[in-house]
Amino acid sequence: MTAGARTPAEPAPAGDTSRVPRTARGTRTRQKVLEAAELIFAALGYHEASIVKITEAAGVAQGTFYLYFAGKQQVFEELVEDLNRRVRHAMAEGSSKGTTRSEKERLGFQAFFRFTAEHPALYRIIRQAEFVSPRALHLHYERLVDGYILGLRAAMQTGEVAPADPEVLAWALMGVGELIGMRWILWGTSKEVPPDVLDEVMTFVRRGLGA
Amino acid sequence: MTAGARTPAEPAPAGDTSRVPRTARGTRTRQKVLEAAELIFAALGYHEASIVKITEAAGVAQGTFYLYFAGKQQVFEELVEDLNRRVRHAMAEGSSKGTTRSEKERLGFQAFFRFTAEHPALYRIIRQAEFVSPRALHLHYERLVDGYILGLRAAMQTGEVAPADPEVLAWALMGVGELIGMRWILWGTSKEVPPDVLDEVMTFVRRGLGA
Amino acid sequence: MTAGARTPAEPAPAGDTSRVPRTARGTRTRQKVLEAAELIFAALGYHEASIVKITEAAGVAQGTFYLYFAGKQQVFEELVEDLNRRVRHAMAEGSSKGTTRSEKERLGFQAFFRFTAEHPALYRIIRQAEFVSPRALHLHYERLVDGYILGLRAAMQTGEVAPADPEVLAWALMGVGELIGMRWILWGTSKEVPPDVLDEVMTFVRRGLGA
Amino acid sequence: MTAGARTPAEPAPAGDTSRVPRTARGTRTRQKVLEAAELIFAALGYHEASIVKITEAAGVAQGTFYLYFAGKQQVFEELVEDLNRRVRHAMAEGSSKGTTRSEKERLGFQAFFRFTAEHPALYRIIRQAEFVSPRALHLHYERLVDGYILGLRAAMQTGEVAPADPEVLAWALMGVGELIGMRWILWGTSKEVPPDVLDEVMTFVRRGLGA
DNA sequence: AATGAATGAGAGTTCATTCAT
DNA sequence: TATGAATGAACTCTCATTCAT
Repeated sequence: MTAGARTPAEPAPAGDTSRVPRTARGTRTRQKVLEAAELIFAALGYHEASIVKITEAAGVAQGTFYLYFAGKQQVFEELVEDLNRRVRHAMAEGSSKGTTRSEKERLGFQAFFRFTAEHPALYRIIRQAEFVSPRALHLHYERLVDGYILGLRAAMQTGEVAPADPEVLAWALMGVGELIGMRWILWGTSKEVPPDVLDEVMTFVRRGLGA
Repeated sequence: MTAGARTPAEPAPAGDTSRVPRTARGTRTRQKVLEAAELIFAALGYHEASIVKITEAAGVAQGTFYLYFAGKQQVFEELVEDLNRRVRHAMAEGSSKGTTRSEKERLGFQAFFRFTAEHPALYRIIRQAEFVSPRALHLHYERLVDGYILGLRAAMQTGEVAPADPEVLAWALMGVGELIGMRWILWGTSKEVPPDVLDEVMTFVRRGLGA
Repeated sequence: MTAGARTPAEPAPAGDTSRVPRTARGTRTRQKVLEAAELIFAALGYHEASIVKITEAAGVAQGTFYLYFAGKQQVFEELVEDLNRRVRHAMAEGSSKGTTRSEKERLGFQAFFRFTAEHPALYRIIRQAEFVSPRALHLHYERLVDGYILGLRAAMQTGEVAPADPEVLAWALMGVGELIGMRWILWGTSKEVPPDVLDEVMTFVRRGLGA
Repeated sequence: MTAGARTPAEPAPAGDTSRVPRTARGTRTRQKVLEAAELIFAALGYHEASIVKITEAAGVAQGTFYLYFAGKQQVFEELVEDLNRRVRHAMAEGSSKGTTRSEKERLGFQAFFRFTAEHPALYRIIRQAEFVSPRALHLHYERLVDGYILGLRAAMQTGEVAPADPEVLAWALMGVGELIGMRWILWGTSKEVPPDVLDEVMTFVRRGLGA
């Protein structure tokens, strides 16, 4: 799980769908609303969340919302992109600290699980996305996959990973991470995947990749 | 992916939450509504689906819905259980046709993918479930896991699979199936996971299990 | 409060609006439904009561209801008439045990209060009637008034009551009974109007009638 | 019937149950809805009345209703309180114009009947209240009683009324007013209690109080 | 920039009543 | 006689969005 987030080339918060504030005061207001939206979506899910609740939490009037966002779906999409950037960043940073392939792998997974534990709410947002904005969901997964592929391809060249279609492997690894995280972080009581579980997972993955 | 569905001892669709028809006509009507619900939920997701749409699709009046179901959430839950029973059945049947462990594995995965292709409702409904009825979602995954565990434990005793915690492996395999299915069945254009992709997946899994 | 219920000339349960059973079995069924209706209306009020609830309580199918009653309102009206007959009977019987005018008066009131205490539910039905079937309510009050008038006219001829318009007095007395009963029986904790309160009421009434 | 409405110390329409408009426009709208509700409730009774009918009568959209009221029952309760305040005010003002006790009595009754004629809503809404909001009904009667008691106690001290339990008398008087008003105003054709009927009533009451 | 009043379509649900069996 | 499936209009209430101020 060595996702490298090459942050530079990423498009900014989609400047043509959300309106851009023109004053410092406006910027502050927009930010307040965005933060409130993250809180509310995480707590209630997309459909239970409502503009009234978001604006109430942000301490602004209902109309103000539409000054900076085109609509409910649009804030949601902005939030998904935001989250995506943050996981990828966390994972890249994690795995970069390892020296061997196998270490990188484990650290990448660990970073992903830690992020999940610290932002369980955001995990929820991602899963909702499938029905709210398929486009945003696709982007999210594809960006993650791109990271994996890069890492895998490199490892194949050094012989650390047996030659195979890196895209297939990427999706498989992501699946492992998603369900293990769901079972041991979201449904579990602890804030971490227990070390022995992580060991088992890593053994499976390492063998699978043909180390 | 050798999910054994121990069908006999399973509780029926929960008789005290949905009303049971007392005539053949009633039974037919209830079934029509349930099928329409699967269609609509799959096409639109839980929140976009509405009782009007479901009953229209079923060709009955709105009130008829409430003759057999306590409400929207309740049909949903029944549907989750229903689909769960059916995937497990399909997978058990699929893998039972193989002779070697590795064959069984492949046939089980294939059955799962085929079911996904024929019932896209499975994915959409299951993932939605997290926010609609967490209980139903847990049940779904846990029942699948139980099936995997049984198969894995047996294979470990015969030495076809290296000794490991079968629960961890079960979740990992399920994750692989879920995301590969999502990528190549739901998002793909074909009705099947391309054979070479399936080959790659099986190689990864077989190695991972330490055959 | 000397209401004389001259029962003979009263119309039977309105033979043309409700259907008459033709077999003994039918008669029993009709009775079961009627009793269930009294219970349910009393417990829930007219609007909260529903045909399903009534027929469930009666242990029959929904359709059976319409075999014997033209509709919801019609059972209700039959119930009001029934109740009316019973209060008047109770009051007539009560006051008939007194010898002096003043005694009859007190016993009549007492009988009314006792009836209210024993059938608080039925009191509720009467008050509902205003909005459900004004006709039934009118009948109820007018029949009560007729009883009072008869008693008052007789008492005026013997000089026990000062000459006055008996109709006006009848309505005034009925008003006194209604609100005193509401305050001390329905809202009170005891099952009787406390004796000293009754004393005060009787003093007021006796003076008012100019004994 | 000398109800003294101690208007100053009364709590406002309960600010935490209905939302308060923040602009003049809002205040006007809220008032329009409230007035329409009075009309509709009076004409149809609580259960036949519907939000659609009320908002149509008020000339606003359905959603607007929920901007200022928490729901159907809540407007109803506000209306009961409102009417209560107004009758008490009318009665207090009426009786205050008399000089002798007996005059005050008559003017108080007259004011009550006049109010009834002008606001038939009073009766219909109040009687309905028993099943919709017992609390509101209790409050209504108790506040009226308090007014009567004050007047009676004063009259007992000056010897204009014979000593007796003022609470009992208060309820008796209220009963007289309620049923006389029902018979001659609501059910009658004229807009007033005929003078001779009023005479008879006043004679009864005056004697009863032992003037 | 910010407000909050106003909209109205649409949601889920109930229920008196009819009718084929 | 009795059943219970089926209807569909009506209900209360929510909410994303618009717009005058």
